[in-house]
Amino acid sequence: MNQKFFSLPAEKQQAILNAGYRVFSQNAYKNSPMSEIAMAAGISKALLFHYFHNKKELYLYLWEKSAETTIEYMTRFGCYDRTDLFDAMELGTIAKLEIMRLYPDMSNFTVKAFYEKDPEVCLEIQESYHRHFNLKVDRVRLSLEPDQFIPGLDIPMMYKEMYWVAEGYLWEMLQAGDLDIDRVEKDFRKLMAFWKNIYKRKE
Amino acid sequence: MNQKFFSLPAEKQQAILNAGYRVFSQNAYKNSPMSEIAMAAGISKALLFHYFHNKKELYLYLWEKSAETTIEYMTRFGCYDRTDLFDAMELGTIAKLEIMRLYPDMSNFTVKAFYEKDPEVCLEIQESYHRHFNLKVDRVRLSLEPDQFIPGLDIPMMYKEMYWVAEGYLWEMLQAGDLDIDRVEKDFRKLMAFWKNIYKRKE
DNA sequence: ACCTCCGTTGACCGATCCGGTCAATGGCAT
DNA sequence: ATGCCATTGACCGGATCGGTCAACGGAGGT
Repeated sequence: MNQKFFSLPAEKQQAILNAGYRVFSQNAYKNSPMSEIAMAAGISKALLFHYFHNKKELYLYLWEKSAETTIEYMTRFGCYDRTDLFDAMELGTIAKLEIMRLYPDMSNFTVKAFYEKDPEVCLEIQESYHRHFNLKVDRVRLSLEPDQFIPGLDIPMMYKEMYWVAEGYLWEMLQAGDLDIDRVEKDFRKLMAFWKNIYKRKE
Repeated sequence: MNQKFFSLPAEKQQAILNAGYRVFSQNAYKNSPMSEIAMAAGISKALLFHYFHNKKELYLYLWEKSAETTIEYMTRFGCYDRTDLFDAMELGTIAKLEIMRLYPDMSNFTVKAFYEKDPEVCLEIQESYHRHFNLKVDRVRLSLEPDQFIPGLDIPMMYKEMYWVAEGYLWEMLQAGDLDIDRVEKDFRKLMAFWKNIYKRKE
């Protein structure tokens, strides 16, 4: 890719990336027109091709960038060095919200790219995935000792359940197009209080 | 549309519908090629155009069919005449699973079509939506009296949470492409037991 | 005033693919 | 042998694809 892309004003870079995330997340790779990305970014197609020499290069850059961005925000918000489950979940959600604010379609793109079957890109995606995410999983070190929760609780099930709630909720919000950050944050605070009240052992 | 479509063997009809749901759920309307749908259905493009005279007609038919199908299965499984929340949720999930088995991409299609912005179809979609779903909401009559749950429970929050779990979980399963029905059903039985154990008042 | 530089673009390329059509094929019942 | 009809490959004109390029225009130096 053309290094001049990086000397663009940050907001213009972001506009281009977001446009890419949006179009690629809403269409299969081969049905995602570069012209549509350019238009969504507010630049000409020629200029888009000036920064990214071809479609595949843009796509794979977006993929790499999404992995980096996610890990960067998770780290910055301290998600990886918490041991308390609720703290980690809360920080993770806040981090994810910040990501969604800046790159609203990145999450959908990541999932879709992961399952993309087009032979032009799928191999590279899979390789890159294993490169990035194996490390990431190792970093998480949560304390899941039973005595902090109500007796007899199925802890893995609770964990999964909380994860699914977050996914399902955020997904619903994302579908709506432009999301109301304040409302999401309020919903999640309520949800967190709700969880603590339900799951945590009363002293 | 051509009435001959209905005299096809049921499985062939379903194959065509599923192909449509799949392609339209994975691409925006205007980036969804009819040729791709035909290929996914295992028929020629010409035959697809023989049954549906044009792309828009197929798209709107799929939309109508998805609404009808959902309501039909929900009704058949008795979701609308239950008053107990957990019963309704369990039946709803089983119904949804059956739907997902037969029309694996329909749910995604429904959501995507609802937010479709293409002027060629979006107006008709919105009109049809209001026609169908206003009625549907009226049918649900759940008993949410507090004394059946643990004291002090935030009932609307519990309801939302259960809904989000179902959405998030089913979404994750759908993303994987071909879904393992047995695993899903087992997961959901565990989840249901988990919920009852957590939320229901102990006698 | 002139020149250079360069971010940016409209116009353009050939190839492909689009939605949609149609004559022809081939299997089946008569 | 004939008629019927589901099904198709080949085809249509036009749109769109990924990608290129000459040229425009504003900023900065002289």
